[in-house]
Amino acid sequence: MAYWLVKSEPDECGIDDFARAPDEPIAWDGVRNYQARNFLAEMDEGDRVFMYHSSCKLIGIAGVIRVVRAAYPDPTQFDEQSPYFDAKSSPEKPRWKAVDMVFERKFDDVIPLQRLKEESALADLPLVKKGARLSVMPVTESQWNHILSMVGS
DNA sequence: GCCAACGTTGGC
DNA sequence: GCCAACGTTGGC
Repeated sequence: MAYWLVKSEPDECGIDDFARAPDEPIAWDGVRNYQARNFLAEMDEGDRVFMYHSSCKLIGIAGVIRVVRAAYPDPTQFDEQSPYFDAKSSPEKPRWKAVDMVFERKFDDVIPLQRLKEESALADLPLVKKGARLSVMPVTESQWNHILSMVGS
């Protein structure tokens, strides 16, 4: 099992959207960055994923979700009505991937970005680096445990 | 293959 | 809404 972190604007799809229907998988689609896509492709069923809320009032890690379906071609890339439509992609040669996730846990309090930045144990996490725009990133086991230990503290 | 221009991300 | 940082595009 591996650990990851994904960013999302909670207005679009946040931890509450997962919590609302805990057994209902939600497709994590619309990723249009190659580095992020490559990480998506590495995800396996059962992997745990921190859910990070960006561009909102309470910026930080809001909970945990879990991968229930490994990477498959992102359907939105073929949908002309979708904002994620990509004319250069085709079903024969799909360019973008999606995974399905389900709710696992919502933290009582969001762990603020500011606090994450204070932790030297997390210095290598791409999230806290200046100008980091990567929306899907790996988290090491020790980083994972460290962040979990910050919950409720 | 370089690099300027452009669009997007995302904290503040 | 500002703007720095970054990825992508496209002309050459």
